[in-house]
Amino acid sequence: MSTSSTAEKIADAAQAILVGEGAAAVTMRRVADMVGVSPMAAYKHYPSRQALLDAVADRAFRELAGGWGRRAPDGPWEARALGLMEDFLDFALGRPHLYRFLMTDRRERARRFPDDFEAGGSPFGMLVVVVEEGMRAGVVRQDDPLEVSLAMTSSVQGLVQLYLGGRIGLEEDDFRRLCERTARRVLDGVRN
Amino acid sequence: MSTSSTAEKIADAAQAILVGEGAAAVTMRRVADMVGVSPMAAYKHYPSRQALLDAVADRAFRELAGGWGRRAPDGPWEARALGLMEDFLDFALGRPHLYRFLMTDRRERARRFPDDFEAGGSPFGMLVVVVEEGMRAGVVRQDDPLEVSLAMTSSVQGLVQLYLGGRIGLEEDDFRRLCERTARRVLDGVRN
DNA sequence: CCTCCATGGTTTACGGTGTACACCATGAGT
DNA sequence: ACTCATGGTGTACACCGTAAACCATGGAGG
Repeated sequence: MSTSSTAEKIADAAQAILVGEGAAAVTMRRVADMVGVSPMAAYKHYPSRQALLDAVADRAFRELAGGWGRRAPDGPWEARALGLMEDFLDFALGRPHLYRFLMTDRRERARRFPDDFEAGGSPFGMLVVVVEEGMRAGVVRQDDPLEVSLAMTSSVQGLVQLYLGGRIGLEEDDFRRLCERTARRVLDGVRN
Repeated sequence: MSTSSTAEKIADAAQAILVGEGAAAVTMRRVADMVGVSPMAAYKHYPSRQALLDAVADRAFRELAGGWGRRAPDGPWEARALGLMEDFLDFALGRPHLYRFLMTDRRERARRFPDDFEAGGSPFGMLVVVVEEGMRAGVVRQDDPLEVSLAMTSSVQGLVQLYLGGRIGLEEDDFRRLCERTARRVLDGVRN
């Protein structure tokens, strides 16, 4: 079974620390200790700490890619959109350190909005598909599907940022309900 | 003029580094150098680096407090709300390092959503007032003013998070317009 | 079979970081 | 005059990323 290379073990260890305590806690010495190897050994596989963290980010993104959309693979438009939001919240609230690392740390070579965001694999890409279907079905106003999806996701991302930053004094369940209410307001608008 | 205490000079230096290069670049030795004092001198005024950063955060929040709402102090409801958004974007895009430090880093003793957010001084508090007026005037649907304001601000915060994370490939002007379009979608809803 | 050398490990060392600790100058209060 | 809080100093330690030099080993080429 465990025919994993040292490089993989190092990435595993780094990811474990990252998930548990955040990127700042990932030190080369500590990772090496966990693998049972000297600190410099990691540099035979990754040229720098940053490169190791980048590799962990790539891996984590790939691992995540398959998990979106489980909750509501089909059904009415709104349920699917809200299901994607729930999936997103599962990730953000279940692995907050990983979420911050992947989503809020500045990262070169990240996917950029107008061009790289149509592809699947991300909850955003799946939401775009749902929104386009909603437009075809006449449930959603005719508009730019990418920007409409962005309006829906960015508000949840903003809420998550506030929540993880300790600025929303709610239990997780209450926070999830706040997210749903907010998503519905975005759907229905605020104006009279 | 410069009858400022050493403690203030230290906070000034720390804030200058932070605004220019981000919190990670704020080292005690560098701050001390800028003030012309030995590294350990700072510890006579702040028990730790973190305490110094906290003091800088407090100061920066206070300095910011007076600046909101200049752009559109009165006028129609929508113009005032969008003016507050522009003020917010001026800050976020003009001082990105400070913005990240103040808004996205986890900070104990930060203001929390349901209770501490009604007070003025923050753009959020001012938006709540505008929203309440809009409700009284019948322009905004009757709803929880705090949560409505949150729906409007969180989407912009999410967009800023994406933009500062390098995930939106737009020039600043185009990004500002995207924020305005998104804000209008939140106002008007997305559903048909 | 002997040689060579890439692969992946080691130890040591350097410069940078936060900060604990012991020390000291100075000025105000008794 | 004595005391002592205040705010400064230099030294030292533990930890960090990583450069550099060295070394075991196993497979390829002669």
